[in-house]
Amino acid sequence: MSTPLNGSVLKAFSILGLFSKARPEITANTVASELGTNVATAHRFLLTLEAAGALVSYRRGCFALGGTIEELGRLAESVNPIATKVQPIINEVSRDIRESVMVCRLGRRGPTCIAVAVSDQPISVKVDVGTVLPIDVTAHGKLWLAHMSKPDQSNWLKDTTQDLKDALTKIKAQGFALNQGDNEPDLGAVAVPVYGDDGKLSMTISVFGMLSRFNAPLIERSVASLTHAAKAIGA
Amino acid sequence: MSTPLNGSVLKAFSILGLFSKARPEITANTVASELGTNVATAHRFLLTLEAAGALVSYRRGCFALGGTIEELGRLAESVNPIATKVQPIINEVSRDIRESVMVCRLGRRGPTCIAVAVSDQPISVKVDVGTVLPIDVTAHGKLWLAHMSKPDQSNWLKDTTQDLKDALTKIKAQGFALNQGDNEPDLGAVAVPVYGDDGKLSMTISVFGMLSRFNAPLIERSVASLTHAAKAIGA
DNA sequence: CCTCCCAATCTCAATTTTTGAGATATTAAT
DNA sequence: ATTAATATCTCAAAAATTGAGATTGGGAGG
Repeated sequence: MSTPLNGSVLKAFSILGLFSKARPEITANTVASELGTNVATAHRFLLTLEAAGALVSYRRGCFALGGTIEELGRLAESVNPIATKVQPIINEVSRDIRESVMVCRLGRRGPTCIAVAVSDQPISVKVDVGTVLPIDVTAHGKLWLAHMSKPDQSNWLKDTTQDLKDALTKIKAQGFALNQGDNEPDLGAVAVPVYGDDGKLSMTISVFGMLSRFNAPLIERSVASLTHAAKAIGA
Repeated sequence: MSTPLNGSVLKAFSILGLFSKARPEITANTVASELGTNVATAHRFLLTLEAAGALVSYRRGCFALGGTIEELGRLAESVNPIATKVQPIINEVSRDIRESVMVCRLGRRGPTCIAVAVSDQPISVKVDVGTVLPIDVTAHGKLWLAHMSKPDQSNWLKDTTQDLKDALTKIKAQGFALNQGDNEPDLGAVAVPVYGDDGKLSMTISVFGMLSRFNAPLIERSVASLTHAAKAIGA
């Protein structure tokens, strides 16, 4: 898209992004040093977010996330019933396979993660809900591409090599896609389609984790478990 | 505060405020008609919020709340453990008294609601988390004022009548404050203090509802139940 | 209790961004 | 294939925002 965005709004969300469990409160100085803005500007943004209800201040100069964010967060969860429905299903797959599992939908900017079950292993890979994945080098992305018409594929891809076309044909035939270090060098994933009532691809679901663990047995077990989960989600 | 706020950020949150259970998706036309802005401007704000992760679009021109809002919402809840701790306690008071209950902290703009238990009666009064209450005519506000030094009271009040001073002295002595239609004509409330480890007032908790129900027996039962809850919260 | 220092907050001229009318593009229905 | 409605983009005009410096407030130390 070419529409110039609104810089102020982007800054405001950058400020909200500074909050974490380790940092439940921020000050204008926090914003200025972390985001490189002027202290006066930072202060003005904090007051604006407070006026909007996004932040609240109980101590002079200190700001915490406010009621508006909590309410919007609850609303976001409640009007997105899909995530609520799939969460227990992907939790089960994650326990079964002992790797992380995620579900994506195709947003305007690419496959977008809508639900995650992070593996309970001491060391595993995680991804944030809301993350937009590259469409050409991820298992999710390749599944979406495999289910598109050629014109739609061209809209998403700058140039489509013969290798990629062949790969997409194979993915459509075998019913799953692999990512073997294509996106991040040490990351592996296997994704399967979730079809809607209309027979169209509505979501994709994957097991993902460190590439070294994605041997043939894990891939086989993952495809089976994911396919079972996909049927449960699509019901 | 006199700092001019940032209009763009306020508009962005006004747009986010258009979402509801009844309206899980909005378009540029929705924004334009509800907020009276130009369609092009509305469209630009939606794209900006999408770029920030606050919105997500699965259909052309339609936007839903996105992952950033869910994450911020979860974060807001998790770093505000106070609300999590008090929620079961005030739920119990609400069941006991059969009226709505809320807890407030003193923010910069006045007593700010941080947790609510809405009565399960078919008809009752509710208030939103994040709401800022007037400090001079609410039970919560009067409790806060009663626990302040005189200079602090002057900071909050334009002018302090002798009646109000007398009322605050009485409130401090009796340990609870009443609102009998002072804020909204038909609204009654009774609030008690919650003291922190340092012996200072840290929160206030109230039963509130329709004024017609706030007779002497209800007030007495409420004070008892609230005082019990206040001790549990302050522990 | 007073003083000092640091952080918070405010101001307003200079600077930059934002706006919105109109044009262009896309999608869906006929 | 055409048409209509909606979405999206452009850029000159309009308006808002920025940030250096001033002012205010709170906390710590004496």
